[in-house]
Amino acid sequence: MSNPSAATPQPLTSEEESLVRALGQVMHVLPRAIDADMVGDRQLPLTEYTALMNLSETPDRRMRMNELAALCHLSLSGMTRTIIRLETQGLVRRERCEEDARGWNAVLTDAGYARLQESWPSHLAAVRRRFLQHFEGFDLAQLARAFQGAGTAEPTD
Amino acid sequence: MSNPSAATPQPLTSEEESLVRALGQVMHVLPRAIDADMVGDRQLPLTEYTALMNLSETPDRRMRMNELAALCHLSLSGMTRTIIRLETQGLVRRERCEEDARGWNAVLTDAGYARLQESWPSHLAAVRRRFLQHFEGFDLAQLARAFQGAGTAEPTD
DNA sequence: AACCGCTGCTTGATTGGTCAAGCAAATATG
DNA sequence: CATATTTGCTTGACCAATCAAGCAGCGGTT
Repeated sequence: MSNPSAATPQPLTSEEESLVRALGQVMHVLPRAIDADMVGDRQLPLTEYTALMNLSETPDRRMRMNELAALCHLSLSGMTRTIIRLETQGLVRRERCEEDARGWNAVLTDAGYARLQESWPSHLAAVRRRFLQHFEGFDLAQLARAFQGAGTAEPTD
Repeated sequence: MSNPSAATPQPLTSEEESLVRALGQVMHVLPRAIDADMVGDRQLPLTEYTALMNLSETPDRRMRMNELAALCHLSLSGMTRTIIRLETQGLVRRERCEEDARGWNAVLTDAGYARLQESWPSHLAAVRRRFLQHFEGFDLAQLARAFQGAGTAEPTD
């Protein structure tokens, strides 16, 4: 990368090529498709769903903005805005953090929990149909590891 | 999906779960990472790169907006805006379509072609390092087919 | 105990995309 | 052949994300 003058690198094989193209397509299409399924079905966009989901998996249904943002793969400001949206719907409430007065906790309300319960069948179905279904013959654990690597890879040069 | 009252569907296995989580991460992280690599190196965001790429693969380096949008997985208006950006950089020119006076062709200029030549090593390296590298043991053709399915799946219910 | 830099979060400006409405050319219809 | 409908693309309004700047509270230094 830092040596773009390396004139003509080895091009992709045709298999690599079609994999890359297919991935490009999936990255564009899948989130919108799942989103559409969910919005159509239960009025909960994927980002908001993910936030609620992560909150619900915590013992006391609350989390610092920081941590939640990381789990949702969102910038901190993006998270702030998502939580505001959820707050105005009454699905989440914000409470100052006890041990650090700068911090906030996003807290899942009962309404939020109920909403999540309502939504997750939709989400589950969408994920299965749009994604998992297509990987039936595969070693899922191996696949998951590969994806994790791709997601976390740091520049190696 | 259309029966959300189907109370408690079968939850995901833990393998499915981690695959889905990993995918979520990849979908967020990968495009930005590749984009960052390219912008850092050669100032060409991924969307614009993809447009130039598709134009270059055409015999006379031109294409209707319609078709180009589909290949770039972009809405028609999104495509219009991308082409405008490229046009102001002189990398693409627009010409009225001969056989249909409503239509436009996006035409890759020589500058555009040169720019693409400059950029593709970056792009190639980014794709390899961020993605392909992590799927070394896999049957790439099979994987590509699965992804294509996921990208094109229509609601089945 | 007064300061200084760091941290946690929000806010403002910008970006890159979407959908819906608009316009002009093409095509189908009475 | 006049008019209605459809098509191809652009434009306007909007939206959700980003980054950069701001602000308040924390903690270490002296």
